[in-house]
Amino acid sequence: MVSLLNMRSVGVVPEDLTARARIRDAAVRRFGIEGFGASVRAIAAEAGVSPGLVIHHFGSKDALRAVCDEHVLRVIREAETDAFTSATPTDFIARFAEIDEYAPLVGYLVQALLAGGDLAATLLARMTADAESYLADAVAAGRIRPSRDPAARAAFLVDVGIGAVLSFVRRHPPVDGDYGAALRAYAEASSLPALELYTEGLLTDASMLEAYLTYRDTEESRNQP
Amino acid sequence: MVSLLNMRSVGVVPEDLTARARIRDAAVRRFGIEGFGASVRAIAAEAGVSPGLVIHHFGSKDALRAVCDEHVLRVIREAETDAFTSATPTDFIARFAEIDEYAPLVGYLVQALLAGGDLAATLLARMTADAESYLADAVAAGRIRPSRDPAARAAFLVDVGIGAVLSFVRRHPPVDGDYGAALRAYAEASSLPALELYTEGLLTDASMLEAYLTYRDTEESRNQP
DNA sequence: GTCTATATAATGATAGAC
DNA sequence: GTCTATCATTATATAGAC
Repeated sequence: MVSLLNMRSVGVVPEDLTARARIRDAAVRRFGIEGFGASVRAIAAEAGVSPGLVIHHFGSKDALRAVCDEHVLRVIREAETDAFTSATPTDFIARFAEIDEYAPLVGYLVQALLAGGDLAATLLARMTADAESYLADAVAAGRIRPSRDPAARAAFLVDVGIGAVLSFVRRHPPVDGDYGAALRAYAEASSLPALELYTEGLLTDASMLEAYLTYRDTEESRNQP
Repeated sequence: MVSLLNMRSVGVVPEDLTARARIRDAAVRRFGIEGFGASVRAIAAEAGVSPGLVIHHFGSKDALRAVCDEHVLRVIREAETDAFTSATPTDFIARFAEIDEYAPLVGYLVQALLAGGDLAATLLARMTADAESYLADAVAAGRIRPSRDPAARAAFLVDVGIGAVLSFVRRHPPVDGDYGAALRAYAEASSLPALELYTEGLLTDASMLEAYLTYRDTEESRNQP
């Protein structure tokens, strides 16, 4: 996590950052709170500069968004080895929220996933690849049950882990964009049912699974006679 | 499902509907495809009327949105008894997509959940209440395992079921707003991993669950000494 | 580098003719 | 009921002074 702390310039007061960096950080915050409809004016106000200067430095609002995307993605990349080797995708995001300093980043990620676009697709694709690798290791170590289709399971578990957070914030919208508090609330509410589900499953018998497997096999043999 | 068919005016060609109804249906489609940033002009064009007429009939874009919300919610209410008594929350949405006619409605729901607001909160709250009731019945019937916290589990399973769909459409954005195809793809991709998870769980032992229960109990006794 | 002032484009909403 | 034409607002982006 050391690299993450450096990325966030911990110990450096905002006044010491270049205006460009202050604008970028302000944009990450506003985008994270309001979504990408946040105006250049609002970002400029938060950074303490004029709207014109924002465009002067980044060319356009879209270019500023792209810079924010890259910035967030770079921060995540530097931290991901730590996060993924010992956690599920949900914990991956929740871990950021444990440190309130990173709450703006979490807000930005949530907004990016809600809004769609390149960053959302990139994030999901990378999380899925990492999850597949992590799950394979855990299966080999005997901690996770094997799956009949490991790639499909990795994608599904990422969708479930990320999607549950998205749905939760729709149910309990963060106050003043405080994603730290929101995700602590999520962890509090979902830990027990998640662990129950992951440990014990939900259904009392395997009839539905068996029915599906039979159905799938007959479909397959029909397509390849 | 008969009432649903009536609501959608099946067998009635668009030209037979009043302009007000055509505008509302066009708005549901455009909102479902583009999100709620869809312009009044785009909605008017899709309905084959002038922008002014849209405002004339509904007063404002927000009022039109509210009418769409009510319309969608009413259609769902008429169908929900059918859908919830025999399906998980995910199936509830997927079932709509089985009939391409209802794809615009699914698109609208997805956009509403992504955008947040009253309809999203209302939908989630009602799905949760219904899921809790459904789960209780299934537990009583011996089909679903009991939970240590049934209310928390119902909320979590709704978040998981809905959220997985939201995340999936971010990964595979619908082409031309075809949510029918998108959700068939979702069902195809997630059926096996979902059934594995619900039938067998994910973890090979109960140590994480037990650790959490111990932690939770000590927290409780500390707060109530 | 930074600001003020302004151009330009799009949008929601209004007014009045038909 | 429906349209055309227009207004008012807001947003991004530009131009030029300091």
